[in-house]
Amino acid sequence: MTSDNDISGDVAPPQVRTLADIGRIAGVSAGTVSRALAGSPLVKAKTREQIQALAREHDFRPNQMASKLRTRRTGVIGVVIPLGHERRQHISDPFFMTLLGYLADELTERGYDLMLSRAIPDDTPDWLERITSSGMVDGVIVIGQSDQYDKIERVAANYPNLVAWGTYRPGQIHCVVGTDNRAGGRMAAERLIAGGARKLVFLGDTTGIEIAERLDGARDAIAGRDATLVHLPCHLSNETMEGELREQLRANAGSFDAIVAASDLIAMSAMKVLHEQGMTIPDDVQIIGFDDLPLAAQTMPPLTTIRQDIARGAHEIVADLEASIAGRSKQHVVMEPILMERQTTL
Amino acid sequence: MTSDNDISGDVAPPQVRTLADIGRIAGVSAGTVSRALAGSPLVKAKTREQIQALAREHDFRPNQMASKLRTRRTGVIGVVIPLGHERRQHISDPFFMTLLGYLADELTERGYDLMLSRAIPDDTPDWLERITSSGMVDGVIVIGQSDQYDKIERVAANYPNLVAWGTYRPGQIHCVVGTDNRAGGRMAAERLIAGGARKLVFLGDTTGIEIAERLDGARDAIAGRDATLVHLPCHLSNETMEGELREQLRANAGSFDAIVAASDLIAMSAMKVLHEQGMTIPDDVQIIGFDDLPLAAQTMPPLTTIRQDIARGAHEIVADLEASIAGRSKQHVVMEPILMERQTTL
DNA sequence: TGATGGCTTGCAAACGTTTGTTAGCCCCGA
DNA sequence: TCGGGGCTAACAAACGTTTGCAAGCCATCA
Repeated sequence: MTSDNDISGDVAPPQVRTLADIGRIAGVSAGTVSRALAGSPLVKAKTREQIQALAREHDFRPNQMASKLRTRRTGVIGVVIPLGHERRQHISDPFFMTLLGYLADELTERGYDLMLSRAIPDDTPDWLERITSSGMVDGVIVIGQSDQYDKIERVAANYPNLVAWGTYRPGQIHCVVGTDNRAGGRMAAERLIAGGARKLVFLGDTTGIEIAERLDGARDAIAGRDATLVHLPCHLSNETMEGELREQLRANAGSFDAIVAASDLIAMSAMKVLHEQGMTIPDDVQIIGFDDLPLAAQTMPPLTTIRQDIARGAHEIVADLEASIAGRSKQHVVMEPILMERQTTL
Repeated sequence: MTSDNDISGDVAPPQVRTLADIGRIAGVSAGTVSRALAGSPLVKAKTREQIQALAREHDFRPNQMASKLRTRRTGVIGVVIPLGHERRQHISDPFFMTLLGYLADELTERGYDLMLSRAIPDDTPDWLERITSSGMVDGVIVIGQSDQYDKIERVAANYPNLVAWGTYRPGQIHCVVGTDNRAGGRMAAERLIAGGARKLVFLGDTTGIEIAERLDGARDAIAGRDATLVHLPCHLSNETMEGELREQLRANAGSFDAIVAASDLIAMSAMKVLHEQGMTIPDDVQIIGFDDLPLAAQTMPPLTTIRQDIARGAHEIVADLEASIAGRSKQHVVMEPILMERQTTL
């Protein structure tokens, strides 16, 4: 299973490692080399080109650490995913990954590097400060507030270059980009009721405030209508979710005719479990997801869901962050959720 | 849609920013503070604790840039995804993202930070050197060789701390961890033939060598048997894939009874398209995917696929890299693919 | 009493850039 | 002939740590 090709690691490193080395060869000072490589007009065009050619020839690139230290600008944005509740929630959660992908695109396009951290707040209370005040990043993006809302607030009070993905609460300090989760939850429940459902179930763990607001929204929709809503907690991590769901749905079989899922992933698992239990979707049970991940369109039947515009979210986050770094003001962005009608509703 | 809460960015930064600042308060030198915070036994226990308390109180953390420059160790691993062929392939490709997630877990557990880059080799020929010789990372992980095999070989010749995910070719220089793609392709085709299929189709673009080897494997399986294999190219990116597939499969309708898909994602799209076109899976057409992404088990019917052990792959990659950084020898890892029997085969 | 040695701590030299200031040089005009 | 100004390039001071070396202090021992 494992090849036995050992690979030796002995290679002579090239001799020219610093600006001074190049300078020595070219017969100029390190400072001049620095300017030449930066394309400064202060150095004569001819020597500039000579130096650049020399650097290319020796495959030389200035040490970024030294450069960053000197300029006090790193060109790096920290992206951190706090796994507050849901210790088991893997960083490879599809929603995070999708957002991360878009962020990577946005950031690289603007010349930033992206430093990814996974934080377990319960183990390391200073998970956020560790990133903001390490001198390693120009700004920080927090993906998901989880149960760390207060922590983020506190840090943001002293550290301006921070933008979070999540839910907006009036008066909050930290800049946030996200969807109106409450409106999304309401929209989902209303759609199910419009489809004839009366006994709704909400599937999801509400420790993270985003999810809690979706549940609140669903409750808003129920209020004053001839319908009921039961909340069945269920973890978000892939491994444990399906078993839990099977349990929950079996125990409550027959007592519900529609599901509001806190995420597309939960919706997909629920669909699978219901199918196993012999239910038809949407005839026996209607279901609506949340997120509109690319794979929501691929399920059978295709999943009706509440769409978050992740691509735009990533764009707004980076735009806000860049503004903040440049010293300009930034603003919260609360996006309206959109109902994607597919075939799991009547 | 957008709230108008402008957020001002004016905050007085704390006054204590350097070791020397702390030292001034504590009445010791910067050097001592450095040792104290590092927990060095060289400084008296009492002063050490005083200094640590002081640092905590002022919320001070040593500047990482300076530290890294001085120690010549960054604690950062670069992870780069070359999008060589497939310009349109988004970094949010589920396979990359899944591997990336596991890598993030492995790396953070071992105390490394992860710097993510997306590279478009066609635009920036020095995409890899830019990372290896920037002084910013202790090592580099390349996710997928794409069509950049030679480039990686060349760089690896001078830069030992590099590990790639991909295919192993006898005699290659750069350390690689991956699945035996050819065996996987063969396995898939053999399984389909065993299920009664005779007219196979391979779906996928073979510019990346990993995919090319899967196709070779499938051809191996055909050879000498009463079966045929047609290769239908199809891009890997989500947006364009489905349309292409619809086209391809319609044009060839009836002329095949089984599909070897180059990835689970392609398999899922194919299933959807076939369903639209009124085919039943697996009765009319059998299909086997590749990767065994978490969502392969969620399709309807659940997808038979060739499993790559991504979690183990991430583990091996990081282990190899760590060995290399420590100056120890590393070795290629070629994992055997595993056939995951589900319900898209007979 | 003086030397020895173990603890602590300070000193100062790196790490490799960037960049403000200074200095040489040459050409031009008065 | 001389002064001034425009180009170039060198000098040197940061950026904030880490760490080898030296030095001070105190106690112990001969």
